[in-house]
Amino acid sequence: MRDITLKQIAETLGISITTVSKALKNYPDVSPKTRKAVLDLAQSLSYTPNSFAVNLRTKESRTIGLIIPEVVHHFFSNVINGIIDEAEKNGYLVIILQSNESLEMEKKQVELLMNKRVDGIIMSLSNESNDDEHIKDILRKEVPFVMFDKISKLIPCSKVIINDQKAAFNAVEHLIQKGCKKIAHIRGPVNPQNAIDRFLGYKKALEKNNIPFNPKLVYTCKNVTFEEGMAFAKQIATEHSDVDGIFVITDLVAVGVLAYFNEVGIKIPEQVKVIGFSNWFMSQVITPKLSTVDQPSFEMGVQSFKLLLEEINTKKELLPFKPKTIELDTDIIERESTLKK
Amino acid sequence: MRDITLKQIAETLGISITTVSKALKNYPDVSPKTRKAVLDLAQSLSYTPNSFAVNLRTKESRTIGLIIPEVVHHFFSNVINGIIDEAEKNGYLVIILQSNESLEMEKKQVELLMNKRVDGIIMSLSNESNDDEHIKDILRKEVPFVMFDKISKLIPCSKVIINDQKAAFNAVEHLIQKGCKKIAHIRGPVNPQNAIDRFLGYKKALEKNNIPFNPKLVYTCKNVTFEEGMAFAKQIATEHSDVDGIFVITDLVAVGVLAYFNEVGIKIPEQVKVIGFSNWFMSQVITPKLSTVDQPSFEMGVQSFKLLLEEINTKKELLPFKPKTIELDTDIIERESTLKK
DNA sequence: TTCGTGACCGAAAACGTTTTCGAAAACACC
DNA sequence: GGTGTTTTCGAAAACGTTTTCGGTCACGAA
Repeated sequence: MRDITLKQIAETLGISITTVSKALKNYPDVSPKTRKAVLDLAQSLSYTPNSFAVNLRTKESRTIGLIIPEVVHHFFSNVINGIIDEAEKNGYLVIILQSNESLEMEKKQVELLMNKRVDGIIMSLSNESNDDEHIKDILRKEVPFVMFDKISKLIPCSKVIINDQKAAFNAVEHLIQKGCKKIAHIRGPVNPQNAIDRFLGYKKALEKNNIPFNPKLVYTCKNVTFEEGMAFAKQIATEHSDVDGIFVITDLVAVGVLAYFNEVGIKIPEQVKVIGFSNWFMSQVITPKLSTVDQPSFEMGVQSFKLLLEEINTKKELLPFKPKTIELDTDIIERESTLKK
Repeated sequence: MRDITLKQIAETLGISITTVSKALKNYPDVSPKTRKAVLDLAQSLSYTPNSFAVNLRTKESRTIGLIIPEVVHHFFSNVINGIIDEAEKNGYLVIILQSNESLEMEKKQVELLMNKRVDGIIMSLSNESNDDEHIKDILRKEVPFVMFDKISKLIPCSKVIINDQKAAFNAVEHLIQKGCKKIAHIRGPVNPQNAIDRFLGYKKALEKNNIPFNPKLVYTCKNVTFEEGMAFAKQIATEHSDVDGIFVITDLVAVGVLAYFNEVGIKIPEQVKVIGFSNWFMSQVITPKLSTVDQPSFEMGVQSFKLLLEEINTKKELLPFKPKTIELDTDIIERESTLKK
């Protein structure tokens, strides 16, 4: 009934705990005979080391923490997937916590993980994050730390990001290549860096292709919802009926745009072409199928863990650590909503 | 730089480790003066107990494990959300692992969690699960354990489920109330219990309403995909053009049905009404908005954790434990795809 | 015989906490 | 001043592992 320990194995074999431990860990100074005896007995008793004791002794738990704004989100759940996968391959488990886009929560979660003494932390900032003290706390305690997606440029740590500006640029050029002459942009809220970058990419693509930038063609979401997409689509259709292309901050909003146009009989892609961002699952099952920008979310998770592991390992060797930033490429996924007429 | 320990506090205060520990844990046998001194110093050094040592001593980690088929799934990510939330409220953290619908993986994950000595395990079976040995192993070691959604009736443990048969029954009756006379069913694969139960609910609803059951109106998915939905919709439209209602095993497939009907100009809900299952996110942003059966996924997570905590606590008291099963209610979400003409 | 050299083993400390149990000190009461 | 009671403290064991550092023994060479 009780758990098997080294002590029990040692006693039944009439040898010391030390030798049992060494045999199990393939130390060279134990004879083949005793090693076999130990291994056999351990096997038959299905011994597994008490991880609590191992943690205490080795000061590591082979567990990392992950803090994200929300689990129920296509992008984040894919990142989670990548992190869990890569972590498991390397013998690590991952504890997941949500900030629910609240700074207060985020602070609490960081504290929880530090108290738990995880071997490292991976995190994507909440939208509310403006205060950095809790993050600096992580660095002060020298806990391995990497940020992805929503990062803070002020924090010196490893990061995994995409180039939002470039991705947006490509998306808008895609519209231009498909023949669009007057392109609107439904952008995200004012603050978040990625909304800003995507807007800048939009602007640059217009410039480069000698299309005049018209600030009236830029619509700003507050909550980034399906309903906002519908509302802005209506606004565009009435205010600027000659718009023939729309670049939308994210697929959810773009799907709202599609829904409105479908409702009022505006043909996509014949009259207006629409491209979204993030390649949400729904964009491939909607009618018309939505063209979009694919963020390599799974890969982002994988790379985030790899960077973290690197930091864990170099710090374990007491070597100096230099943070890295990985910028992943995005892809245009061409579907029906931007087909050339 | 180094971590603060009880020992250090004790030494700077000139008292014993015992007293420091007691002061911090509000033992009655320490004088107000020394208690205050300890608390103040601990505060100013921002002492936090070494959880590895606490784990070893108390034999619990306040961490539980969660095994699900896949994270990137609307239903499961909502369950995760519920579990994490409720766990955190009770001071527990959760480690998440995926089985990727593979039995082999599932076994491995169970082993990982047992070796980690989590305080309990919550799990939804993979579709492949037919072998029970790894599950029985959990019970043998008396690790608190609860299953949700995809359960095995043979395992004596706490469970959180919905009544699939009843839910399907209600969905089909909903179609009938809306005037449908000839109702098809696109069902899930042959084996999984919930596919069977939903099929039985369909059949019962027909019976009760004196609609003859016609096996030719039942279509069986192999992979439960969007494409299958499109294909079956086509088949139904050609083979049984007088079908006026379809009950679909899950929203993804139903969305495929909608897509095909949209494509060929079959009007929903005027000509055919469609109802799905699970209330996937996309069903509220598709055109027409899909009526469906809402599974209380978040609540399922919450209840699962509550049952687990109950088991953890009663076993800690060495009291006898009796597993419970909670059956949660489902709701019909009426949207456009079943509107009465 | 003596010495050196490997091969093999074990004692013991350490990781940091919790909790039992007894002891000392302080105080009250007769 | 003796007795009993309460308050306050600390020694020590325990949780189970890892790892250092020496020690013993056998064996071959001198």
